Amino acid sequence: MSTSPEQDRETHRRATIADVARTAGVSPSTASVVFSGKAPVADATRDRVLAAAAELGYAGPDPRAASLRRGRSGIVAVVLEEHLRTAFRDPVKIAMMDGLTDALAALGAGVLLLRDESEATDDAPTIATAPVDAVVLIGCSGRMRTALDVVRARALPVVVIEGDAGDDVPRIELDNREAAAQIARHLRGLGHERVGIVTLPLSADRTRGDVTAERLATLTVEVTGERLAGTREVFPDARVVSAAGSFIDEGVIAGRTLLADPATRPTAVVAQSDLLAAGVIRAAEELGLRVPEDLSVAGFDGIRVDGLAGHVLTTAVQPAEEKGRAAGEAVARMLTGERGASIRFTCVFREGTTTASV
Amino acid sequence: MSTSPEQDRETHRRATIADVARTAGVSPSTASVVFSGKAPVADATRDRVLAAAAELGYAGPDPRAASLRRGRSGIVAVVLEEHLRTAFRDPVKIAMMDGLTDALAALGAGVLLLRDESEATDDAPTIATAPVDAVVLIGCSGRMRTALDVVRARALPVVVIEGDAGDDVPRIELDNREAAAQIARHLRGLGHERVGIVTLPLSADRTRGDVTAERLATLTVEVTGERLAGTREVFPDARVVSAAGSFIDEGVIAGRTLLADPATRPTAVVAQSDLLAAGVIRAAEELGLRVPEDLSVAGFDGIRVDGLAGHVLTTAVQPAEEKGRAAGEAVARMLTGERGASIRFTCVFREGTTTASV
DNA sequence: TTGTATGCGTTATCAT
DNA sequence: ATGATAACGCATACAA
Repeated sequence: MSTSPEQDRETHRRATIADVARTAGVSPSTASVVFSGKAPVADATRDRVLAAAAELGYAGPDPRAASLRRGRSGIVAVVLEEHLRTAFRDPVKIAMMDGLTDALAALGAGVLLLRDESEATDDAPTIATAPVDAVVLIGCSGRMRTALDVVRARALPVVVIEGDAGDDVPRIELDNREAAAQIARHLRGLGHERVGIVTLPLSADRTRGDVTAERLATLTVEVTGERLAGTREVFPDARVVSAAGSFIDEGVIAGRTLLADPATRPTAVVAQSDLLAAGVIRAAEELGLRVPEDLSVAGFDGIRVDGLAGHVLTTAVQPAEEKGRAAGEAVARMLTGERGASIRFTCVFREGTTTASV
Repeated sequence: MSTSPEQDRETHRRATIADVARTAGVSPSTASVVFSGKAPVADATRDRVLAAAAELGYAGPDPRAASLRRGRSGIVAVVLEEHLRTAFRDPVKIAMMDGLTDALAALGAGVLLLRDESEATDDAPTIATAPVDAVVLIGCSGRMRTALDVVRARALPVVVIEGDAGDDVPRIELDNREAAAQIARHLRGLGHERVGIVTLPLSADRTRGDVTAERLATLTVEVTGERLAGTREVFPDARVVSAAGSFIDEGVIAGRTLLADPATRPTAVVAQSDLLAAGVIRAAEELGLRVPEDLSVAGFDGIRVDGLAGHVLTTAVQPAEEKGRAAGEAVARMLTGERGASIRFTCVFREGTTTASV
């Protein structure tokens, strides 16, 4: 064992905690404890160990080895069903991610971003090959079979936000239908009768335009369906136009469609997201309509829309960050062995300046 | 035998590849190869192994153990210096992340999202404790000392995007100064002489408002400084106002400041980001100014601004996604032992409809 | 408070 | 094409 410091520095083999312990003249377990802090260590001993570590250029325990030993990697996978650029253009998702990362950070875990791969590349990282302790599925619209299968097979704790993965998977839910109905009732209370609806995508294909009965049959996105059902409780015959995503520009397109014909023009538009609502407002302004005098517009989400200064959107404020946080906490609980439970959040109606009586 | 809760729940410990091998009547190495595909295996043998795996509910090699053995976790850390909600409201960063995740996916690696923690919590996941193979620092403005120190100590490959981490760290750069100067020359070519500048934050404190000489001395964000220098090559005496971030609403605020006084009102405003430019346009419209007839506005980035329909921003289009991709590829190279090299990208000037002659 | 001994579950040799 | 063996680097139960 004549490994001089010189050799250690020259050879490419990195120092291990055993080397440090040897150099410090203590046992490996003592050295381990110095770094993990999981047991008291005499100051003098600690100093010797730390000095040895510094001397050897030892930067602390190898996380890979520690993971194996502990059976935990400290990493939670977040599976998105979309491309990043799509997912992260949605302020609601970002807020959720924020809450989630916060909650997980408190837990000592990091977030591994994953996409529900289409098996295209064999070498892409998947839940199957990633050292994760748990999985959070976001916007899981039934298409995430691969992800779910793997998760099941590996018996990983899993939580679903904004989606349905079967009854045995705990989910973070929202009272989408009730909140949508509340908005609709607000509008009816203001005297509106001819109302237009702008929906989020109905299904993965994200078709734009009028929603016929046939198209409605293809609806697979639960959020869209629930919010639509809520609005229709009040306005069953409203004209429905779907957007290709939750973006202002999509709202503009849908808004133009709804507002094009002055004869059939609605007096109020309910959009399924604030961004869509912002777009509808812009479309209205393009046409010279004033909001809310000529057209009432309501959204959904309660996010701060960058660039909508001047208006306060009437909307259902959802606790997006809380949802993420709840997911993180659910994961934390499951990690300690408890059973995961679904949680249902409630939106808060906010009357803004974009709706008024007819 | 004491009946601990854990034993009660776990009837059997999870099957390992050794169990599978035994059940299948092959050696562990053969079983391993069946799953890794790293060597030819007779069909019959493979089938036996797979059958055994299915029988035992074995879902494939434990990634933690595989990481240790291979010395690779397949995870690359991306360190942001901001809160997610802040970082991901910037379309440029999202595009970068997209390119990065793409490049890393091709490499078989996933992205672990990390924030440059303020050491607040001891159990927060840091680069020090996360099993990562490499690190990408985004928007590293000198504040990331902790991250860098750890990275150095652990000898992890590292790349910096939009920031400076010292000469020994490869970086992905942009010709910010030249591109800004080009925009400025474009405006001067159009006859503009009184020009206003809206900058990104000067430093971490994100103060808004007029930039005095003193405040300029506090500038630490390199991107801001470079772009400002470029503009000032052409308009050394321009009034400069800083924004608190790259958001439309911030642009509105800065725009109001610059445009408030009709007597000193500039004929053109150069914003250091497209979002800021969009805000300036909105501020101008608020004041009844037409763009570009009454005011020319130029941005920077070349992103698609959601909600700016109708205008095409004059801007410097930067290859954001390419930057991310390049970072991913640089990491890939370093992972194979090559030395990382800095890469400099070039912006492309785009003349839009928001600038016109005086 | 410190040391001893064991395995966590794999996979890379190398031999057969 | 398959098998035996030896690490990979660490953290813990338990003993001292």
